Amino acid sequence: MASQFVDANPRKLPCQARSKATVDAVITAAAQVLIERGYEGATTARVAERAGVSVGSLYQYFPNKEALIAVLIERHADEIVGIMQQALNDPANATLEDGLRAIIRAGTSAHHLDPTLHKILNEQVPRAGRLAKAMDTSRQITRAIERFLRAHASEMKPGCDPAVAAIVIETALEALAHKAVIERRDLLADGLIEREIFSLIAGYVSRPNGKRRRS
Amino acid sequence: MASQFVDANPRKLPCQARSKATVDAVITAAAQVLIERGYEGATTARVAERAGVSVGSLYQYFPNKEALIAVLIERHADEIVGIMQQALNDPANATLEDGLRAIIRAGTSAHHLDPTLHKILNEQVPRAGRLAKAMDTSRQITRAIERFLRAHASEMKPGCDPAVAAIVIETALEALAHKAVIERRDLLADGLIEREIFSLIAGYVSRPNGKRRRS
DNA sequence: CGAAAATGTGAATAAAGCATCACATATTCG
DNA sequence: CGAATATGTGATGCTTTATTCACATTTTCG
Repeated sequence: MASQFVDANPRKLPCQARSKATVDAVITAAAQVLIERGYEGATTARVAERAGVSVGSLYQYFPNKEALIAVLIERHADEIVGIMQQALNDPANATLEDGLRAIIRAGTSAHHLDPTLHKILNEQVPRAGRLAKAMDTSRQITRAIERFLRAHASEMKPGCDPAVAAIVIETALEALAHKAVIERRDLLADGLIEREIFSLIAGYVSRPNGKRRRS
Repeated sequence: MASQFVDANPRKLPCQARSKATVDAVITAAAQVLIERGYEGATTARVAERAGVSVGSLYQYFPNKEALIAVLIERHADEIVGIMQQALNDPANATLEDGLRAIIRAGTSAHHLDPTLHKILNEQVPRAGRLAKAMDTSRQITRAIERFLRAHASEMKPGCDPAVAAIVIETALEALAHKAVIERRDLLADGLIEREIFSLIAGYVSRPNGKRRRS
C-alpha cells in the first residue's frame, strides 16, 4: 500500500535570491491567512494571492498544503522550545523557584507572540503528527523541565517524582497561559496569572521548609 | 448581509417512532464517524451510510452539517457539566478537600467516557461557538467551582481569590485529565494522576494550618 | 549577446463535499 | 380501503479546493 505519510519535502530548493523571497512571502502569507481565516479558510489560492505570487509558484516549493502548514508548525515549535530551554539554562536561575519563575514567564510570553496562530497550529499538530519530523513540542519541553527538576532535587518536596512533576508542570503551564491569553485577557494585568501559576506550581514541587519569602 | 449565525434548528421534528429512531441513529453514527475519521472525514454521506439511512433523511432533521455537530457538542457538554455539578453538590463532600477530590475524580472520569470524541468536539467548540445555545462548558464548570470555593472560604488560604482560583483549578484539571487520557495513559494507573492533581490544587487553595492528613 | 537554467503564471482539470428535489414508500386515521 | 401525512431515497447540481501543466519571464554565465 502507499505510504501513509505526507510528503513534506520541498519540491525544489530555492537557489536565487528571488525565489528565497518567494518562499518567505508564502510562509508569511500562510501564517497571516491562517490567523485571519482559520485552517479551513486558508486555501492555497488565498495564501498565494496574499503572498503576491501565483499558486504555481507555491507548488514549486511545497508539494502540498500540509507541507506548508508543517513548516509553520516546526518553525513555531522550535521558537517555543528555544525560549523554554533558554530560560531553564540561564545560570541566573540558580534556585528551583527562580527557575520556575523563569519558565512561567517564558511560557506566558511564548503565548503572547501570536496566540491565535499558536492555537490554530496546536490544533493541527495531531493531524500533521503524521509528519516524520514534527515531534511534539510539549515532550521536548517536558524533558527540559525534568532535567531542571533533577538538578534541583534537594529543593523539592520529598517523594516528588521529577518525571511526573515535569509533565504536570508543563501541562498546567501551557493550559493556563493559553487560557489567559485566549479567553481571559483580564488575568494578564499586573502579571496576575504568572503569580497564580507560580503559587500553584511552587506549592506542588517546592519543599516547604527551605528558605521562604515572607508571607 | 446574511446572518453570520448558523441555523441550528431542526428542520422538522420527528413525530413517529420510526423517525425518532432515524435521528438517534444519525446522531450515534455522527459520533462514531467523528471518532474514527476526525472532523474533516466526517462527511454527511459517511454519517448517513453508517446510520443506515440516506443523506436525504439526514437533511430532513438537520439543516446542515454544523447543526449535527452542534447537537453532539451540546449533548456532551451537558453530560460533563452534570457530572461536575453533581460532584460539587453532593452533601457527602463536606470539606473543601473532599470537594476537590470529588471534582478531580469527576473530571478524570468525564474524560474516560470518550476521550477521542471529547477532544474532537473541544476543538470544534470555537467554530460552533457561533451557535447561540452552545455556551461554553468550561465557564459553567468554573462558576460551579467558584460557588463551592466561596462556600468553603474559611478553609482556604488567606488572600486566595475564589474567582481566579476557580479558573485556575478548572483549567489545570481539564488539561491534566485530558493529557493523561490522551497521551499518558500510564499515569492513570493506581489513580496516580488524581493524587498528583489533588496535591497540585489542594496545595494551591487549601489553608496549610487546618487539620492535615498524616504525611 | 544568447542559450540554458531558474523562476513565475494562471486557466484548466479533477476530486470531493454539501445540499436539494422529484419521487417512492410507509404510516395514520376517518 | 384510500386520502392525507410522515418519512425515506439517492442521483444530481453546484461549489469549492487542491493540484497540474504548457507556456512566459527572468536570471545566470560563458
